[in-house]
Order: sequence, then structure tokens, then C-alpha cells
Amino acid sequence: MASARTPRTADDGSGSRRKSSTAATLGDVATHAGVSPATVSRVLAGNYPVSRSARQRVLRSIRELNYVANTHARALAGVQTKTIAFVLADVRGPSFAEAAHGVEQEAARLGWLCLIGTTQGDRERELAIVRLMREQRAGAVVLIGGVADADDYNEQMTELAYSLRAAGSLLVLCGRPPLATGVPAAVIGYDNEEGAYAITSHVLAQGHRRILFLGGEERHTTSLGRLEGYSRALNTFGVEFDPSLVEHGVFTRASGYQLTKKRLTGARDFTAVFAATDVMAAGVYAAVNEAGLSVPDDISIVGYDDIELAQDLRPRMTSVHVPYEELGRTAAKVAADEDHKREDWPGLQVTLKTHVVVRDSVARLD
Amino acid sequence: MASARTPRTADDGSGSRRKSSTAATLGDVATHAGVSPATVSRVLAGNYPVSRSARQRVLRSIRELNYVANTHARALAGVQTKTIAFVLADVRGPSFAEAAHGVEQEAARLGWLCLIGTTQGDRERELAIVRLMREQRAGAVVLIGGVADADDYNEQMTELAYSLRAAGSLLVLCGRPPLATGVPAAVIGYDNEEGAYAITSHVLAQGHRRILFLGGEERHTTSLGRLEGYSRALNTFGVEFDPSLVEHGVFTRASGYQLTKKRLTGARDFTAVFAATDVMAAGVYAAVNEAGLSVPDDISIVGYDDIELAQDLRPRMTSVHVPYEELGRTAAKVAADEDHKREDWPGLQVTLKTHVVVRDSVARLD
DNA sequence: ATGAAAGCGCTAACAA
DNA sequence: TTGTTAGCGCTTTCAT
Repeated sequence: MASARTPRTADDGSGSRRKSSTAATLGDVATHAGVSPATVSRVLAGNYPVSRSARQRVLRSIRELNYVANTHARALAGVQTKTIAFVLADVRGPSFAEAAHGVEQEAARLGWLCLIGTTQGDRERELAIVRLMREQRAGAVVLIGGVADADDYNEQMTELAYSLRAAGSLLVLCGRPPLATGVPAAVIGYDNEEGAYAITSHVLAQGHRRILFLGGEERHTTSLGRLEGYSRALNTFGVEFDPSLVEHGVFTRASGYQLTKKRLTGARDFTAVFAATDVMAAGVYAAVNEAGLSVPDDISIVGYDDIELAQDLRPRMTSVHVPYEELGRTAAKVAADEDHKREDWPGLQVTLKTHVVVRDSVARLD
Repeated sequence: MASARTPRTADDGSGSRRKSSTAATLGDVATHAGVSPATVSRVLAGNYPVSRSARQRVLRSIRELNYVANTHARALAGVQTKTIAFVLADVRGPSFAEAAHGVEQEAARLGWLCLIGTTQGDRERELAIVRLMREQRAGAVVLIGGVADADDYNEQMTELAYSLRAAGSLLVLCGRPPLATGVPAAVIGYDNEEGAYAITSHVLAQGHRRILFLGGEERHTTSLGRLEGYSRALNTFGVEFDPSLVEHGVFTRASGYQLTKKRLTGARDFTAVFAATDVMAAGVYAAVNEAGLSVPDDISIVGYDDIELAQDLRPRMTSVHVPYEELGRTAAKVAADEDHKREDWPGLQVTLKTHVVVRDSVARLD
């Protein structure tokens, strides 16, 4: 049991404040246990037979030295790191936060770490971050939320999907449309069109015919999907789609407020507002209230996402519930699943259900 | 210009979908530029003289090969990674999200990456995560939000502060009290006591004398600080502190709702409620409304944090504004600042200002 | 079942 | 100014 290096104890129990000695390495554990580094590595990986006695000694040394493997050394030696990178536009969006929470929860449960990056909705920045995450050898990169659609962007993202896959990693698209078929990425989504169709139908069923649609950026996939559902519902009810009833802004309270305020000056040519997100809808409420109008007597309002806020607005807002947390959890599960590394992995597409939650923000028109 | 390895181009321009070849390494760049690896490393680090011509060739090769340094190799070679780890209880808390956003923004601006971990308010998990982040060689670890106070916990965290510092990293406490003096950690905070004092004084000045305080966990530092301010204000106004007017729960809407509901059954012995967070206050509103009572005519309500929600509640809620985003930004700045690595770094404590935002949720009592 | 040794990509001390 | 070389801590053949 030769010992070239002095084993470094993690705590000398002296209780005195001192700089902790540098952390124990695998080599230290090996020395301490009287085995070779390879053996320690083997018991750690558990992918190779090790004698009972050796294993026990190693385990004991690990405990005593308070050993924790160095992730970087591992990564360098070629092992995929158990970190899942997720990138979103802004952590402050409640629905994003919900999804992020789902990812984080599930990742933690599986013993994975989370890297996070935000893009402020900037496509270039998003691409840059995904590249960065690839260099970090993230085990998977999860993209949360829609994007403003664009061809060259899609092309670059597709390229990244392939390159991630080649590196043993995986691109997970969460809450946004798939790339072209055959591209090796997992897609976890919900149906924007369907939910929008359902809630618009609900409004129409209450007798409304002029419904103002407040969307995000014009080419934003989420906004687009919701607009389509809105439009299809009109169609079903035999109401002609009026482009002048569609406004584009961004997914913030301020934007919802401004857009509404603008439409409220002059003749009012709508009886209801469908805000593409609940956060925007909060701005609609504010503008309507400020104009001295009442919800829903003067104007009905519906949103999308069903975040907690929907219950705090007065009157409580009717909205489309999206299982964001579940979305995130699923993404993490897929990311952590080794299955996608198989040569013949067929790709994966999951679509979660949404449903309308009816509250008190839509008046019946007779 | 010998070339043992075939230089690997990043893009063959063929436009066809193919697995990207494995990424170029520093060695590839060296070969391509006809210099030694050391030279490449030098131009990258910029900490050593390199001839103009060599530098230019290297830079060009880097561009052509699309080279990006491997973080893990760097970390292993002993360089601090430019990643700032931040750990908080739950990304879904709006004020946390705000702070997280601040950290993320500033970090990105400085070219740093963010690692995130959540604890669900569990101290053990928090310690475990901080240890993990240390193993990840994070350049700094930022702890956001209060914790339930406990001696042994403080001791372990102190130990971690030293060990982080020894590893060239830094512990940043954000929105929580300092550890013992002399402990090498940065503290970025705001004054919970002061803000609570101010808003309670405001309520008292409106004539209220029986104010229900709804706090979080009993030993939670944030809750504690706010309770102290509440208590001092009572004292200033010559009102005796009544322990039966203090309830403890957790910082969620549901908790605020339940606590209020409980206090609303039977004789009502308070005219105002001070919820320790806005999110809890939303629950208070809900319970009060549900009991058929009116805010502020029957019951006045104030919160703390001044998140966006405060403006969406009706009537709009009076609250204490906390510059969370600024808090996060400051934390990131401090974390990224090399200054703290100096041997004689004196430690750092920043305290941000809060202020009361008066809205419509407090009635004047005469 | 176990150990020796090479190598992952980078940095830094030492030579030249 | 530049190159050579020895690690950083781990995994993984290849021997034994």
C-alpha cells in the first residue's frame, strides 16, 4: 500500500477556519484505497467487473476523502456531461419560467445540471448560444418558446441539429415547430392553432363577431399559430376574417397596453379582444380600465397560457391552459434519455394537450 | 508548413446535409497557421508578446477553421471558467426571475455563461448545489434570496465561502444577510427591515392599528427582516406589538390565500394586512374577495417586492419596490470582477435602496 | 479482476 | 519571439 502522495482529508475536524485543502482527485482515492486509478474509475462507472473487496475499499475512500469527480476532466476524456442547456428569450416570462422550472426539476431528479442562456428573442444570439452550448459539450440543448421564422435561420439551426447529434448531444425544440423532416431533433410542443381555435370559438359562441387579435411579432411562430386558430374559428362560424382587426406587437404587458390604447381612440369597432398571451392581456385590462370601460360589459377579453395572473385579474380571465411545466419536464426526460443516441433513432415528436379555462371575462352578447 | 493532420474545415460549402466533422482544436489551428500550439494559446490569451505576422495568421486560421476553444480543456488546465452559477429557490418567483434576469443580462454582456440550480428552499440541497458548482469550477456562485436561518447551515456555508475563495472563485450572497465578518464573500442586498418599516408606517399613518402580518417560514431571513421593520414601525407609532397578529406560511399565492381565509373566519380583529411578498398578497386579495369583503373599504392590503402583478390587482396594490434586476446585475458585475482575487481583497457589501410605491389598496381610517 | 499507459485539448514553465 | 514539454483529472484500450 505505497502512498506517494499524502492523502488529503476533506475536513480535519479542528473546527478552525482555514482554507480548505484542494479537493481530492481520483488518484488520491486510488492511493487511499490501495488500488489503481483505473479501478476507481471502474467502480465509479460501474461498467466493468470489480472485485467486491476492491469496490468496498474504493467506496469507503471516496466517502472519507469526500471525493467528487471533476466534470471537466470527465468531459475532456470524452464523456458526455450530464448538463442540459436550455435557452429561452427571457426568464421573466411566466410561461417560460414555468417551462424552465419543469426542465430544472426533472433534470435535478435525474442528476443533471442546467445551463441557461437567454436570447431576448434575437435569432442571431440564439444561434450563437446554441453553438456555445455545443462547445460546452452539453448533453442536450433545449430551445424553449417560439421564434420569428426565417429561412436562413432555419438552415443554420438545422445544421446545428446535425452537429449536435454528431457530438452525441441532442437538440430539443420545445414549444416551437419542427425543422424539416429527417432533421435529428426532438420536438415537444402543444397545439397553438388548436387552443386558439377553441378559445376563439368560445368567444364567437357568446355572440361576438368583431374580435380584435393582438399578436406578437409578425413572423413569430407562436403568434402565427394562434392567429391561424383564430382565423379558422372565424371561418367555422361563417365570420369573415378582417385583417384590420389584427395588431402585432410583442409579448409584454406594455405592448398589450399600447396596442389596446391605440385601438380605443376613435370609433370602437370590436366587442372582444383576444390577446396572444396572458401577459399582453394584462395590458389590455389596464388600457380598458383606464378608458373608463368595463370588462366584460363593454369589452370582453381572453388570453392564452393560463398563467397564475389570469386568476388575479378582475374579472378573472378566460384563457387557454398550456401545460408548460409538463412541457419542460418532458423535454428534460427526452434530453436525458440515452435512447436518442442510437444510430437508428427515429426522432421524436410529442404534442401536449391544451384546454380552455372559462372564467368571467367574456360577456354574452344577445 | 508540415501538416501531420488534415485540417478540418468547418463548412465545405457544398450545401448538402452531412454530419459536421468534429470541431477544430487548438492544435489544428496551429498546424493550419504553421505555428506551435503555444503560439496559438498566446494570441488567444493575449498575455504574451506574439509577432504581428504570426498573430494574423493564427487569427485567420481561427476564422477559417471556425475554431472555438474547448472550455473543459481550459478548465482542466487550471483556468477559471467564465461561468457564473446562480442558485435560487424557484425560477417561478417573479422577484427571483427579475434578479436572475439581471444576472443573466450582465453576465452575457461580459461574455460569461450562467449555470443555474434551484433548491426549493431546501438548505441541504442548497449546500449540495454550491458544492457541485465548486466542482464545476464556476467563476462565482451567486445565492439569490433568503434562507431559513440555522447555525450549522451557516457554518457549512462559511466553509464553502473559504473553499470557493481558495479555488479562485467567489461566493456572492444576494438578498440575504452576510455570514460572519471576515468571511470572504460578497454581499449584495437591500434593506428588508427598512422597507417594511416604511410601508408599515404608511399604513399606520392612515389610521390603522391592527395590522395582520403574513410572513414566510419562521426563520426565513427575508421574512424575519420584514417582520422586524413591521414591529419597529408599530413601536414608533406607539402601538403595541401583538404576536397573535403574525402568521407564518410560505411565499406563495396559495399560502397567502389560506392564511387569510383562516383569519377571516370568526371575529375580524384587523383592518389591514401586510403580506411579506406581493405573491402572497395576491392570495390575500383572492380570499378577501371570496369572503365578499372589499379592498380597501373593509380590509387594506400592502405587499412587498412591487412586482408587475401589483399593478394588475384591483385595486392596485401599494408595495415596497425592490430593485431586483439591479441586484442581479450588481451581483454579476462583482462576480466577474477580477478584483476579488487579490490577496488583500477586503470583501464587499452593497446595499440597494427600496422605496414605497403608494397605490390604492390602503383606506384612510378616521 | 487489475494495472500501466496513452490521450482528451489546453496552459504555462522552461528552453532556445 | 517562439517552440518543447509536462501536466490538469479522468477514461479506456491493452496487457497481465
